[in-house]
Amino acid sequence: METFPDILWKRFGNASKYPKNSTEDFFMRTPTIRDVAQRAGVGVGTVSRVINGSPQVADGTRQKVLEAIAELGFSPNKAARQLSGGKTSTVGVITPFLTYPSFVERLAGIQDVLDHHDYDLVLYSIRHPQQTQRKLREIGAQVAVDGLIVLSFLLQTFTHEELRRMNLKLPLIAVDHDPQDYYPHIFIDNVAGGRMAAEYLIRKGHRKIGFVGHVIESAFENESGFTSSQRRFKGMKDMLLEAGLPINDAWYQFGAPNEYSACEQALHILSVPNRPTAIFAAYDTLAFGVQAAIDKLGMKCPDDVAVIGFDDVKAASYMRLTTVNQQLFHSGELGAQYMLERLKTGSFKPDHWHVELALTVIERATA
Amino acid sequence: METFPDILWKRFGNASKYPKNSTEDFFMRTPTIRDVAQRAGVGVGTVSRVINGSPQVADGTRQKVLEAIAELGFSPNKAARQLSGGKTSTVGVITPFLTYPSFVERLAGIQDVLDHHDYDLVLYSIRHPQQTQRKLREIGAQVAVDGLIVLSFLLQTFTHEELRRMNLKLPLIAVDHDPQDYYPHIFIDNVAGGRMAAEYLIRKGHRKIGFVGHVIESAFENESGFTSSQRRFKGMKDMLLEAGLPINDAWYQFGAPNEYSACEQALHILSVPNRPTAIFAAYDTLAFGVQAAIDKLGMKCPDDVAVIGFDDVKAASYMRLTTVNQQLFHSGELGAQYMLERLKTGSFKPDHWHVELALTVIERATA
DNA sequence: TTTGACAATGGAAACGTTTCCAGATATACT
DNA sequence: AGTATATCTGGAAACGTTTCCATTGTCAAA
Repeated sequence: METFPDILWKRFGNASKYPKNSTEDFFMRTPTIRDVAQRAGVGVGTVSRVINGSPQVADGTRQKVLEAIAELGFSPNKAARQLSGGKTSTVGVITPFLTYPSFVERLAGIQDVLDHHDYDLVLYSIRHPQQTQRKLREIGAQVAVDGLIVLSFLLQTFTHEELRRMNLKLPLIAVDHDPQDYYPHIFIDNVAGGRMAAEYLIRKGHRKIGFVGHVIESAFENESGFTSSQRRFKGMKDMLLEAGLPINDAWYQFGAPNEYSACEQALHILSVPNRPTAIFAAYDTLAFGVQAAIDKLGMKCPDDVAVIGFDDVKAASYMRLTTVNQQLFHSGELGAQYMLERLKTGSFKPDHWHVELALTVIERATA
Repeated sequence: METFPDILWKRFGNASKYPKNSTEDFFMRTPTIRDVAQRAGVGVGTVSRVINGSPQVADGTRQKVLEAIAELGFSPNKAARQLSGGKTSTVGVITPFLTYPSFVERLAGIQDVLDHHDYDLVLYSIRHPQQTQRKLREIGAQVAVDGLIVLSFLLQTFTHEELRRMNLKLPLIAVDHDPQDYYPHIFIDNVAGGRMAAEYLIRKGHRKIGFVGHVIESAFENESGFTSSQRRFKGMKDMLLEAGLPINDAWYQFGAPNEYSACEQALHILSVPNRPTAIFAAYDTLAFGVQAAIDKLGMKCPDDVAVIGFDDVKAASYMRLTTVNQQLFHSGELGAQYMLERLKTGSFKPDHWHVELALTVIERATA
């Protein structure tokens, strides 16, 4: 009971270490650059040059080689390529082990760009912050990727000095990362985003504004820098103070980053005697929970209580949620794009060192 | 303006092709197995044996080697390992380019298992079905992965014969795949799942049951085998017929696989004079859209119209959605687990050839 | 003491590329 | 014709492992 590929693998896979003699192997081996060279009647160097698009090849020769490649169905072996030339055509993405929709959308953006440039994507995940250093060291030492995109978490513990000690020879770019000078990064101004959300609600006539956010409890989340909820909260409060609007701690609740918890929190907020007329949720996912709470209390969303989210994940548009767009997919695209450019040119463009993405309030049905 | 790693990379990275002479390089190179051997005063073969856990090493020697490895911070080069031994410690996952939550949960399961076994995960995505063959061939030829997990789509076009022609030497396992005899696969009985959902609603006293599903429009979706929505619909209809309940085509709507579209469809269904009292949504995401529609019409979810979904994605529990659980995360875990076992033992266990996962109705607040 | 068996070890060859250098060929200029 | 220059090409060496074979050392049995 074996797959067909299995049988082939067991019988011929990784063999061919000995049968060097017979020119025409009865069993088809995976063709190598040598086979191509022989077939085209040229040297291996020439084939390599053709593969890599070197201009130093006569047109006629190139033709012959390309034909031989096509006939044999040759595709260069990645490992050999990497071992010899130091290039893997692979980019790593390292993330906390989370499945937030926002993470997925960013990843999709990265994948999309890499795919168009024939780069592969290796996904690393970090479960515990202590793993981070070891993992980075491993990745660096194995030379399995050409570059690394750090997605949605903060390398707080990795200072300049520590990386120097690690001797990590790997270009790094961070997507969704607080501004720091150690690596290029793509980021948003969460405080400003909080202000924008609050400002929008104020402009809509709201004077009592609540907040549902993410409480930072575990050491991991803390060290990983999941501070966006806090920043957004700060931005909102700043705005409220400036506008001279009331601050009431009973209107602000923090909990786990999921809809269910957000629903509970919203229920609390909406049960106080002097309840707010609008709620700002730190993430869209939390906003969905808030909507559920409003529903549960028999209230109407835009009229009794307005809701604004943050992120603009795909589901937000389906749910007609008013929210702050932060260009999730695009952030991934940019990260990948800059990384590829870095790999091609040898250095990051100064402009790509510190890239802030614009935020936009998207007005839909909930506020 | 360069990252610190950048500078190192440019100056020393991939160099060391020449400085063979001086025993003590001033600039630290990435240590190789030879460095370890020298430091431990043994041969390279011995170091290799230690790394790979061969019993053919004296304890004392092993100690020395391990120490040298630790001191130098040595980590074996993946490319070299692969080129020589044919093993990559990497498993590929190939999927249609989609970001459905169900896909992500399966992927998370895979990632989780691989991570625990020090395997890397390479993510391939297919945008057009025509790519599939080329992509598979590439993956096979590059020998960049030890095995391939085909996730959430059907290799309909790849018959036994075609794969034989491709000479694909790669163990394959499919997760969320219709039963076929060509590869091992993990699957669910979608028809039975549809029956279960319908049966549940009937048991709850419903006699008029609607359906919101996914219309198969594009060639890609068609060829990729996105037939689960149809199967679930068939199961439901079978059950209704058996129970002698009414069939009314106005109650069944099909559209794009997102909340928004599902909302529209549900609005249609609930606007007919003789509307159903319960709706079965082919996916949880669609169920969320149905709930939105109910809300919009000023109806109450469990009382006026009941809703049952399918998949039991994470969000379903937050949303208190009654649904059919299909063990998404677990399906990924199993796929990865079986693949690793295959890689270790050389063949898939007969029991793992054809694995059906149980379905369970999860009763929550919406039906 | 000799022999045989076996465990432990060192090191060469092989994996399939890229890159560099030297050589060959063609072209242009004296 | 002879020389210089530019273009093209072949092939060896190198990348860092694993694996196999040969060699050494050890111990038990004769």
